[in-house]
Amino acid sequence: MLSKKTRYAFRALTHLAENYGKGPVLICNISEQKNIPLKFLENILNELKKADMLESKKGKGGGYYLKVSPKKISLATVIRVINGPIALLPCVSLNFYEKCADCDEKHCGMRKMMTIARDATLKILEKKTLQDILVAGT
Amino acid sequence: MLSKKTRYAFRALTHLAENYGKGPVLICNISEQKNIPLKFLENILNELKKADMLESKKGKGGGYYLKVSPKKISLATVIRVINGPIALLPCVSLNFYEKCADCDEKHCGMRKMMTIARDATLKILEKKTLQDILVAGT
DNA sequence: TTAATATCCTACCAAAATGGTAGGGAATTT
DNA sequence: AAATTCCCTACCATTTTGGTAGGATATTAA
Repeated sequence: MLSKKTRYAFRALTHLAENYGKGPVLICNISEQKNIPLKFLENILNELKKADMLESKKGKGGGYYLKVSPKKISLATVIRVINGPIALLPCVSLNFYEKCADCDEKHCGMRKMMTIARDATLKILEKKTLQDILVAGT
Repeated sequence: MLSKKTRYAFRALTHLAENYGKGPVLICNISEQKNIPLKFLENILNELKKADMLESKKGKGGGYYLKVSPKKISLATVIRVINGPIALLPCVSLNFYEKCADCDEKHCGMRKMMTIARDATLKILEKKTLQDILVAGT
């Protein structure tokens, strides 16, 4: 399950996607319109910025905006930044890999199944983008 | 990510799958051989029993055993019983559905994307079984 | 150069989930 | 009746989640 924080992130990002190319959007505007606690949103947006998805400007006329087109931000990327691994086991994760304590990876049936599941999930999450969320929501 | 508890459940179940048709297996045997804390395992197996996956026998010669063939227990079933929902959002879950607080489901782009992702994941997890774990592990 | 405007940073906090442990009760077999 | 084995309830420490508070820093405009 995605955390509430991740859902907030997606809501904020779709808002920014709607305003792509129209200049910075204030945190407090996103907070109000999307009903996300202001201070919590602050640090979500900051994390997304550090992950190179967003750009920000301080002072009057400032705010946040997408660094690249909504078409280029995949759901998988967002999930990884805010939620963490997509795979069901650490030993199957591409971005958050951790070795299993007590299984031989070459001969672990569980691992093989979870790899197949991961690939199926990723095929969708890597392909679908913020743009797809917008389009599907009309 | 699957919880540690869920991973324990799978380890225990594959052990029982290996012994399918050979009579009951003691909790403490599974605990030792698969390196799972005894008391914790007790309550995992009990939950699996309540979910109709296992059968148990008390007294000497007792223990736990699979109620049906390993071929008939899908990974999705196990995950749902011990780990919870497979979908990434409650509003997209087939078995743990909960309505979204503040989105119109008919026109929610996020929901549509997460439905597609869920279907892709489930296609694998519903099809693969304990038997597949055994076979893949050889 | 000062005031206003915004983001950024650090630290804290309560509630829930996770990963157990303890101890005895109930059923079954010998 | 004693041994064996699962079953049940209750507790507990640690980690994660979902925030809040308060001020520091950068930018702009007067």
